Amino acid sequence: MQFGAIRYKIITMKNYHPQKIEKKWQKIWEESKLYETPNISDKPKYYCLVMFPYSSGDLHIGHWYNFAPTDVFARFKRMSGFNVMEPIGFDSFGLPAEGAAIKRGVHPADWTESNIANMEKQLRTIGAIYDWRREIIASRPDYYKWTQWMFLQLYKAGLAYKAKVPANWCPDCQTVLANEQVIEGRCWRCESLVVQREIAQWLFKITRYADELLEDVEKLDWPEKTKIMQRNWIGRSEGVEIAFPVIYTNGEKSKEVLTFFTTRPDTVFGATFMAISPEHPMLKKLVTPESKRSVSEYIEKVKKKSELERVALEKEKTGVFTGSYCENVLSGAKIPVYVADYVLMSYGSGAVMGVPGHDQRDWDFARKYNLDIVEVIRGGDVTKGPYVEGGPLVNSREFSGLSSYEAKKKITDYIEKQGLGQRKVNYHLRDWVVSRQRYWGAPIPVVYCEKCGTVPVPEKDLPVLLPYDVDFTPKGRSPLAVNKAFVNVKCPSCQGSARRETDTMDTFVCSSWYYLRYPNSDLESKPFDTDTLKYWLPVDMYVGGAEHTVLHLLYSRFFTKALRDLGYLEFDEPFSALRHQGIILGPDGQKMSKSKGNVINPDELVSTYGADTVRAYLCFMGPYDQGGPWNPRGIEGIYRFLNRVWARVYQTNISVANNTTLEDKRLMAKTLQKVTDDISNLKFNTAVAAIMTWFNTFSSRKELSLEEIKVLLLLLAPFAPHLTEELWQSVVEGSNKFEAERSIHNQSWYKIDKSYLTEEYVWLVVEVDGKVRDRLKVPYGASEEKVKTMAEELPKVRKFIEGKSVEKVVFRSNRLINFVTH
RNA sequence: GCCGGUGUGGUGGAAUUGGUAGACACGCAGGUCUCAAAAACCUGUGGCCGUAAGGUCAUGUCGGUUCGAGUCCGACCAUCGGCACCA
Repeated sequence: MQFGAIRYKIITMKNYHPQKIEKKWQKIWEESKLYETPNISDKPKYYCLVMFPYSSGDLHIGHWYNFAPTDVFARFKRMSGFNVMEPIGFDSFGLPAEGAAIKRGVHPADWTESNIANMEKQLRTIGAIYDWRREIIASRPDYYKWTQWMFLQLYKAGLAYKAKVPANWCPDCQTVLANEQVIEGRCWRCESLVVQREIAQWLFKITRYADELLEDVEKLDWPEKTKIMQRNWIGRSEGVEIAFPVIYTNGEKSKEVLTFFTTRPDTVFGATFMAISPEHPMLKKLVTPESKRSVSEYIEKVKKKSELERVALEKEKTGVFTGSYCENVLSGAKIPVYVADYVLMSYGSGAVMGVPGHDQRDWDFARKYNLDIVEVIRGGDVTKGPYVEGGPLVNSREFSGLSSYEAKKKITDYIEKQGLGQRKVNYHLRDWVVSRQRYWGAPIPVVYCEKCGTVPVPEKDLPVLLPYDVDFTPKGRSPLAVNKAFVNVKCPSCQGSARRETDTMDTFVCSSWYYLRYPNSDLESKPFDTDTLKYWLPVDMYVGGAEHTVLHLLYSRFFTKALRDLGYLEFDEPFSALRHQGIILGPDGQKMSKSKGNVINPDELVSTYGADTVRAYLCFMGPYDQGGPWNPRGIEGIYRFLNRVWARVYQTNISVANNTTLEDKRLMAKTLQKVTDDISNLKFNTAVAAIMTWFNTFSSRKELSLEEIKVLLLLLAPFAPHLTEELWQSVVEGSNKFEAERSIHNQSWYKIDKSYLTEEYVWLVVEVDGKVRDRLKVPYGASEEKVKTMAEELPKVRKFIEGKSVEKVVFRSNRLINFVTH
């Protein structure tokens, strides 16, 4: 099936030409500066933000799904009396630009700029309330100047440092990657297997904020799932760091100790061996002459292994005896020290105690190398497998008999008192490797001088411009390194000869602070104005894909906290509320991709149905955070609906006399309430359904009141801004000349007359033995006694209670009455 | 392996948070209009029995709590997402 070639049925309706009116209104709105948001206003602010898109070339339906419903929400907030800022921009640095350049010979800068021009045009067709004066383009010097400035601030604060670390290297992209960018051992972009390499890299000390990043998750109005993922990623674990004395082969207890981290101090009496990482600094000392050969052979093997199959799924535990021992100071046992590659140097101290009785990995290892297995927690059979749960301690001297929980505390206290170790907290989170050996990114503003060492570029010399003439084909080091004019500079402090850092920054650095730039995107003297930020920040509603749960969102939180500590910001968290839109799949239920031919092109939809229909349909198709396969027919329902609205409003004589019944008014008030609640909660699908339901009740009525027309248009205005503006101007305003303050989008959300929300009568459910038998119309708030008398008379009820005795009557006011006969 | 989500008609999905299951749409069937078709409009549309009134079954499966369960509890099945040698 060729989904790309789907033909859309075109429903023609005499007068509704969405494309015509949409172009017209987009132009008028822009000329009248309708959506330009002031930085000073008496109204309360509302900062509604979407994740700025990458400048990939075309706006796909996923972008629309992010932007259109969010714009509905922003428009609703605007009509509800807020000064709403909903800005847009481009995250335009990054590898795909280089990829396109290599593949097609276009310069990344040119490719990016032409993509942006195209996407700007497409973005305008959405009919969103973007204030284009605020647009941000991350790859332009006026923006990346400030990205570099951010780097310098972090550097000054000791939060940016260069270090030789084992880094994730993507052989295809020819650059290092952050931990967060490695997914199942593969590059997040090209899915190549990532290898480990020791390279000097620039890092941001995000770990300094590990605790605060974890704690503040609680404050956030974010999806629970996202919060859990952030917590897991930070991965705090509490435990004890213990030092065991090393016993060399001559039998002497040395002064040296091997420190290790454990979260299970309750099992420490069961530690029968030690395992250290192959990269452990003490390894050389621990290896005895007899073991030297086997250990070095093992290390060689591990090195190869880590380069070739670091991610091999089932890794068997392997290791080699170093020849040395430790004393388990608690049990008194002399225990062998092994090198094992299942121990990671990057976590804890690179050493672990082996407790085979109560840890799966240790058990596997002990079985393989015939090491002692000692039971110290009762609950399983340690000869058959490890018992990893808690339980009463055994074989643990005076601690025997305690529960694991109790023992953890008592043993830790004992260890601390004896000076054997102390409580410690470890994190999964590592520092963020930000340097990239690529061209299309913000140059790291640092110079290396023979005399002065690492010298940050003075702020007045920013931006460090990315040179245009560069051979950007990847060679494993930054393309900038071969550009002599770029590399060779004078040292800013001693004027001697120096060379520039040639790595560029990870694109996630650009996106870690962009939300701070929108309030003053054209400020030339500084990245932001603190007073303006005080008004706008933090972001009130942030909407974007769930794929950024750990990357962008964590980095942004880190930046906010770091800038706060530097005195630039007064808030702790950048995004007060966050929601994720779902992912729209192709009609075949597969992820959309050009190669599968199941891509839905929003431009085609717009030219067939108009933007209003596409907007409203994206809202209507399902719960916003869910997504799912695209149904090509579904959109027609919305198109028909908008056509009916058009026909009904535009081609009907409206009675100005208020001849609607009380029932009509109640219905209207109920709808208003429902739509207001639903949009507030981003439940767009039920909001649209409620408008439809209400519309259906009067679509066949002869006359409509002006009030009804107004409410209908106002409710629909966020969803279908063009259509409603057209109808509002010609039917409600009846003026030929457009004035901004008379735009429907400058009207207030209709006030609900709460007095109409209380019902006069309600339909009550009548049950016998929990089964629905009939319904009963009773006055609102009717008493149990009254309802009971009425219900007992119902023939359908009598039929079922006849001959039985009613033992109990359950009554829920205005809800139901239930006769229980048994 | 660990953490989390989801499971409702032919389809997308509703369901006042424990109280009429299937709102609103799509699709389908029948009809109106038309020379005809499309569009539009109207009617019907969970299964089974019944001409009908009505009855009965039904929210992944099995059990439980309750007057009453899509909603709460337990077990299982299916499926999707995240993390994964973190000591």
